Amino acid sequence: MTRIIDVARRAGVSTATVSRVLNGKNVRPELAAAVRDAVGELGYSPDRTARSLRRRHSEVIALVLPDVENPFFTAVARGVEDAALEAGYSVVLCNTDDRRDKEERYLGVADDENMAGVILAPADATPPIGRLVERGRSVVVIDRRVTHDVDQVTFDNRALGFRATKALVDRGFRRIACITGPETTSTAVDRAEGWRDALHDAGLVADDGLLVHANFRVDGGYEAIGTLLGRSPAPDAVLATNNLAGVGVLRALADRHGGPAPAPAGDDGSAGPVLGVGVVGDLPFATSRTSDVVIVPLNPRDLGVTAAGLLLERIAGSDAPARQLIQETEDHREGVRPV
Amino acid sequence: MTRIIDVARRAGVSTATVSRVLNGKNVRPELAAAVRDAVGELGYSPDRTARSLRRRHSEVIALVLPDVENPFFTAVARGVEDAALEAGYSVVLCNTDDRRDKEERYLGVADDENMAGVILAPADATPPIGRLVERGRSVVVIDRRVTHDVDQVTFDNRALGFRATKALVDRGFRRIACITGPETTSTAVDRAEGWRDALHDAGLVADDGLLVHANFRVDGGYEAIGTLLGRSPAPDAVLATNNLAGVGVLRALADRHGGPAPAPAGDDGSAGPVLGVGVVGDLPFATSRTSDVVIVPLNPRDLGVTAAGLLLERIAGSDAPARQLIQETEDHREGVRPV
DNA sequence: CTTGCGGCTGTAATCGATTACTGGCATCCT
DNA sequence: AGGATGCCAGTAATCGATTACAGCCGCAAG
Repeated sequence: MTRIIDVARRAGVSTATVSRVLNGKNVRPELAAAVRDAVGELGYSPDRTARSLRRRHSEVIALVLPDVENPFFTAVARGVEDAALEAGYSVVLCNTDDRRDKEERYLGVADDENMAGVILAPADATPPIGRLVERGRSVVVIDRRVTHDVDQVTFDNRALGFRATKALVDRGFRRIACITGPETTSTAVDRAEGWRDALHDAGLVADDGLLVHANFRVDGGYEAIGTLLGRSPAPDAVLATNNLAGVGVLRALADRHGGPAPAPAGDDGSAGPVLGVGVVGDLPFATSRTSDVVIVPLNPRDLGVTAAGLLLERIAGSDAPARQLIQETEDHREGVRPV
Repeated sequence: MTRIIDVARRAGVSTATVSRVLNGKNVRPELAAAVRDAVGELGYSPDRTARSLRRRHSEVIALVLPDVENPFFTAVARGVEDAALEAGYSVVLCNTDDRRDKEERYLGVADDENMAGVILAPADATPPIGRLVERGRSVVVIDRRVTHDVDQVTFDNRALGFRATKALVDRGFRRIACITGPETTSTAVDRAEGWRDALHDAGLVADDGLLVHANFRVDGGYEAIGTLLGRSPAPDAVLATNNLAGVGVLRALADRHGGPAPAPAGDDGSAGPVLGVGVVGDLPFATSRTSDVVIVPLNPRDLGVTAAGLLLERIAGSDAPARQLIQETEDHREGVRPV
């Protein structure tokens, strides 16, 4: 492997000069040219491990996610990646399965590897980031709120639940159920709160029997439908508060009756009850028509860009007080299909 | 930050002894205990950058993928991750968008960061891994064949195309089209070859007009349907040779006529032509019934585990000749739904 | 008693790049 | 002219862990 000293010798200068050329400091032009020639001839590229050791941090940022198989998070990743690459940083993804032990492990790796910073979508409200923060590493939390005093970027989850529910009300649905995530995640709770508020606003009942805490995965939505259809009186619509639960709902309805209902009134010609469906978040890879579904779209990519922006500021040395940003979203849409 | 020398002082030993304890060499038990106590009290964890600099490689492996938004590849990532974690390695994901420049960049990062090894799903048959290989870094290529003499794990793509096509033939379809990926990717070409062979075997024509080279994304499948329905005579079924193209096909059919056809004969009661559908690969997050679709499932997670196994052997020092493995898959299934 | 050997431990070199510090040289001011 | 100032380049210290090497001790054999 060629080292900096090889380049230095070939260019007839010292290692310090080579380093300076490579890092854009002031060096006499002819020496700089000689160095660049030598670099080119030898195909030299600096060893980042050594550089990181000396600089105290690398040019890699860690993106720690609960589930890289959820398209929501992969879209976040794209946003982070695009913003980071532009600034000369590389992004590595780590997958926690919403498990604290894996989360802790990857945060530890990020620290021990001296990564420049971490963007974390936490498993719960108190992720183990204390050590990182104390050591002055840059951390940005996304998607779910935490109790730590660090930069955070989330959606206005109450508003998301509210808007989705209101759109269902506007379509004429009256008895609207809600399938949300575990009570430990702020997104699940906040979106359900929006659902409740929207019903109250419309003078409808937010029957506790119509609120189901499932998981935020496909099977959660799929199974919750069974529970809800057992209620009496049964709901005429259902809100799924995340994308995967929405997939589960739609799949369950497709299996039972062919799909969701566009509007409540008389067109109940098909066999058995058919539900109106609302979803917070985009449906990934839908294989059915989605024009009957109320979708409140999110823009996870933008969330990623925003978070990366905050993180890069921190890495550059900003010590402003911790910021809590709300990522703006579009209003809901109905029947728009993202091919 | 606590360093190894802090631990050494606290335990009353030298740094060498601390290092030896931490790396499992022989040390007098009472000293070892003292070191471990000191480590615990100080909350010491070794700086991996420094370790990597000395050891010449880190305990991180890079998984370089064309598209982390494709569930096929995220499933691969899970497999790699599980296998690697068990062996004490961490995995970082890199996303290339099938672009050579991003691929080259991330491979460069992996090298410069002295990562232990790389698992690569290449953008084309000649990825820029020459430098890595020369330097003796461990590399395993997955999913698509390359010309380099390195370990490779792929599926038997011809067989996959063959089996899917045969299943459609068995259902009674006779004029089966094929939507495959770009001619530059071996998977697209090989699966199409399987389609052709299966038709010949069945005494059917593999009309070139029925073979469409699209991209391997949703829009590719979606748009290809339009092309195919313009052919005359029109096909009565279509094979999508990857998961996302399959999604595009199903979505297009849902938009046009409500979905795929279970079998060709008389039940053409719906409006207009309805196609039988076969897909190589699982349908991610399907929101429709999939019982009418012939699916030849893949096991990307296993592919990841296999690749990680090969890589870990290499990292451990194996210098066996390059291996080319075929990842086994289950046979096709029809109408099974993975919730 | 001496020599030899094996098992531990400590000292210091090492990995490769960055950068504080020092000194040489030229320019500029009084 | 003499001194101050600034710019650049080179030398060597530095980041933190690993490990080659050397030294020490104890035991066994001669």
